[in-house]
Amino acid sequence: MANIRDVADSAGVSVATVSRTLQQPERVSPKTRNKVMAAVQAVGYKPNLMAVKFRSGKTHNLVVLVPTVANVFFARVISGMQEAAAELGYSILLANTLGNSEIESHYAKMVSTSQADGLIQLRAHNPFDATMINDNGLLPMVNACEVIDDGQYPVVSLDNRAAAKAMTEHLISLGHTRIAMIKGPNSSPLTQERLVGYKDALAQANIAFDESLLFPGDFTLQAGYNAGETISHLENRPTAVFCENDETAIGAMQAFKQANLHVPNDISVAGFDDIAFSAFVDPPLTTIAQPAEEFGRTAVTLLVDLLNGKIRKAPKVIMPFELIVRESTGKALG
Amino acid sequence: MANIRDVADSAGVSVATVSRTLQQPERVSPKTRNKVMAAVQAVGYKPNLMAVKFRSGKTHNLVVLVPTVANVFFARVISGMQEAAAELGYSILLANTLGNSEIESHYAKMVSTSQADGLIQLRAHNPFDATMINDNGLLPMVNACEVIDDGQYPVVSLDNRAAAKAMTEHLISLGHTRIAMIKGPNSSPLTQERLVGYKDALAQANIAFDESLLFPGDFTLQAGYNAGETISHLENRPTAVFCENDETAIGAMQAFKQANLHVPNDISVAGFDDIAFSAFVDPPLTTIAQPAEEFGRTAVTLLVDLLNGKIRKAPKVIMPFELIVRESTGKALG
DNA sequence: GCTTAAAATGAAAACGGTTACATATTAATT
DNA sequence: AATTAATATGTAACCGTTTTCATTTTAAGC
Repeated sequence: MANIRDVADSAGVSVATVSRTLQQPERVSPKTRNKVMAAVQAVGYKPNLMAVKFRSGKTHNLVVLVPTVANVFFARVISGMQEAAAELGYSILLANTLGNSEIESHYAKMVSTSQADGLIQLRAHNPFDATMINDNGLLPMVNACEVIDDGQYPVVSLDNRAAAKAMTEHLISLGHTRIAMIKGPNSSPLTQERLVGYKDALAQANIAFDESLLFPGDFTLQAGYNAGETISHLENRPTAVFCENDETAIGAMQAFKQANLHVPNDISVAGFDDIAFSAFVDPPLTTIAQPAEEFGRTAVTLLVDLLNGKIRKAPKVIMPFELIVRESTGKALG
Repeated sequence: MANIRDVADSAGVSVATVSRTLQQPERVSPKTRNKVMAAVQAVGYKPNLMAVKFRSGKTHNLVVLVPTVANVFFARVISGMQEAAAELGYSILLANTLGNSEIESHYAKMVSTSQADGLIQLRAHNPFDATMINDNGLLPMVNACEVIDDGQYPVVSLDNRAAAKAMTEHLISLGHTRIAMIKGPNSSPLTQERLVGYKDALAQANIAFDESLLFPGDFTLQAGYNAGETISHLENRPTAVFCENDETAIGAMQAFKQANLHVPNDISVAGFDDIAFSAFVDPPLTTIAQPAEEFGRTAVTLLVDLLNGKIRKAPKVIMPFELIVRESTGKALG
């Protein structure tokens, strides 16, 4: 494998000149530049980027911790990240953590061991432990989607409370007063915020909050199905169900159908996220659209700014949401 | 940031001893080992892995090229990879290529520039171009899922032909004779193989192959919907549709419902992949299950064997499939 | 206890680049 | 043409490890 010295010899210049030609071409005369480029071709030189990164101390790698890549919403976020990273000259190292703190910390270690410059966390959990903190105390991290909002790290999130309120208002405007909610995991701040938004809307419409209309879930199809089954067999059935994500809603709808309940005539169903499947289920799902790709792009941009020292205080970016009304929600009958 | 020299000083040994303690503890006496480990703690030493990887020439990184992480099937494959990689001490660098050759080659370059030891490609496309070939001519790559079977690289794939034949036989056994097929992209070998399997089954049952029953697609929900719409309005409608993946099938079912066709009474629908959603659509989808996670695990294991020189000739692993009969396929009526 | 082999350790040379600093060359100014 | 500033290039130190080779220490054999 040819190295920089071979190129230098072949071109009849010093290694410094070769390095400069490759890194900052404008600092070298056109004549030598051509000579060097020709030599690069001639000897088939490919720089050992491991050496470059080691020496320069910049890896241009960003670690991204994703709870599950299988989550269609996250897949879109990742897509946006990859785009922005490519534009900025960074590579994304994707870690599928499955919410497992050990896996998280394994990948987080890539930052403290100089394998990556920074990290993006899509879960409300600080992946760094005491052994990883460096001299200045904080590691370069951006927290997106599901966030811990303690002002330590830059954050990019949705106004989940407002979005949940908007959806609940939509259901109330259709005449629903008994509105169930299938929640996400209690450990998730998302769940808490969306619950608050739901309560906000109820309070505003003078509808009493009924704890018995809350059902546990974990953002999976199966959890939605299970909750849906339970709801189907309730004596005093709610007329609408607000699910904290689309997978849950799709699972619940399936349960309703198997119980011979018609959506939305017997029961309205709403989701959250607007994943691709939501437009293709029967009936198409009313949901909250989030600018997923934009989440990813923003997170990467923020992190790179942070790495370049362009950010002073940890900023907090709130992304816009949109209520998408499809056919799974309808007027409250009876 | 403390480095290996600080540890050596603190422990009163040479840097060589520290390095050995960390890399091959058995080569150092228990007494010094303890001394060194204590010093590591004391100074808060974290090895600069960029330096380690540079010096040792082994990055323990594997690049994975995925056409789209948003594809639920691939998400499962990736999950399996991550598991196996963790066990073997490797990290996965996931690249969402969107089928774009430029993005592929950008990430493939990580192998030729010593940023990664090897590569797994999930698309039937050689991501290496002439500028990347190294001294021995071949770069360490494993091709999985959708493969080019030219004997150059290790391959892990499904017997798509047999699987498609099995599904078609299932439909024939239900009395269907006019069986449409919604294909994947023509560029994909998967499409070709599955088409052949479909023809195999038809021929075996003495059913004439009818080119007009073939519909184009690209593995997306939307493509399935479009083809489904076309099929709905056909004068001489087929009684069954075999879709080359589950997304396509779900899209098609949606179109059938909107055209007031009942699945499976008016038309049977079959998919391929068994993604999580397939069990939760209405009706639950008959499909072919692939051991997705196992695909990932096998690909990683194969690649690591390849890197360690444990593999002579490029092996070819065929994974098993399973026909999952649910409610979207039924007897041919009329 | 002495000799010899084995095990443990240290000194220093890599690894393949980048970059600060010194020097040589070219261009600009008078 | 001489002086000065700007630009281009070269020299060599350095980044933080690993690893070869030489040296010292310990264990084994008799």
